[in-house]
Amino acid sequence: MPTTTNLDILKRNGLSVTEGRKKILELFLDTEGALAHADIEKQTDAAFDRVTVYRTLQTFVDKGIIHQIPTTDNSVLYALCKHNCEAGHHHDNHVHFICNKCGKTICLDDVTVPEVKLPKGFQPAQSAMVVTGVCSECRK
Amino acid sequence: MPTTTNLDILKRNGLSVTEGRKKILELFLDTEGALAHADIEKQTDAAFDRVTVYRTLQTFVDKGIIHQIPTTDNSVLYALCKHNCEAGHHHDNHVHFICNKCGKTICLDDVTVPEVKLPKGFQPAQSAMVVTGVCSECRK
DNA sequence: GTAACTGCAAAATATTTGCATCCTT
DNA sequence: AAGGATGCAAATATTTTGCAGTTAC
Repeated sequence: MPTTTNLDILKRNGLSVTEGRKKILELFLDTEGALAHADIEKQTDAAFDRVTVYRTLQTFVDKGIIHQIPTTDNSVLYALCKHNCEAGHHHDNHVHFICNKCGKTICLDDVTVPEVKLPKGFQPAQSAMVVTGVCSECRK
Repeated sequence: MPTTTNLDILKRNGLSVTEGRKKILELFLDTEGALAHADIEKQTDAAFDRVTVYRTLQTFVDKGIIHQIPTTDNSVLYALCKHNCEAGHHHDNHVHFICNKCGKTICLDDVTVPEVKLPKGFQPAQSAMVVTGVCSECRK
């Protein structure tokens, strides 16, 4: 299948194509793991205003291009949505893995979050799962 | 079994018993759901310095008295560890539920996080799971 | 009495908002 | 040309650190 480019993604979502959006999206496409706001600033050499990065990330989340990954510290991690997510109705139902050694967060796209039986009365809408441990790279 | 009091918990963990620690721990014991730093400030009428609250929460986490709950926004939620957690070696392996209506985060202590099969090479240490939806109270 | 805890001040960080300008379509 | 995106300045909010005074044991 043809490779999806950052341009494709922007156009498909009806977003104007700008330098910042292209670069940031490219970063996500080139990164296996997840990215934090700070990572993006660093890896783009602060070529874009801090505020622009915030707004770009928010736009991408709204459009369902990227999703936020739950963390226990007060950070926000973002990763590409690989499986046809739509704006509003989001399916990031894969497991996230955070490596204690290299610190990377990896989307395990092929591992789906299992269903759990909830107590009476609870109606689930979405599930997220984060596993910490040692990733395959760091175990070598 | 006898009720565990905030005093018991503090003593058992070798912490000095102070007003702040007693009050904050009491809050957790009285709350079904999870609490954020801001909640604690509000519900104690800012009787304690903001900094003290930060430090108290950190201490409790270090001792394994409370645990942090993963969230996708940049907030940190804390909840009591009900099942004998120990400092360092932590078991908060139950599912957390965040209600979209009332906003409460509830620890489903009886729902354990299921095991998942990870790709080759990944070694898990700990898992967390968060389910969003509508809680039993709000559905009534 | 001593070690530990707290409050205050201040620094460091992170996030949001308004507005004028520039770029994409 | 028009609407949207960006950068800058500044307002807010959040978290951390140092230190002196106070409290628990």
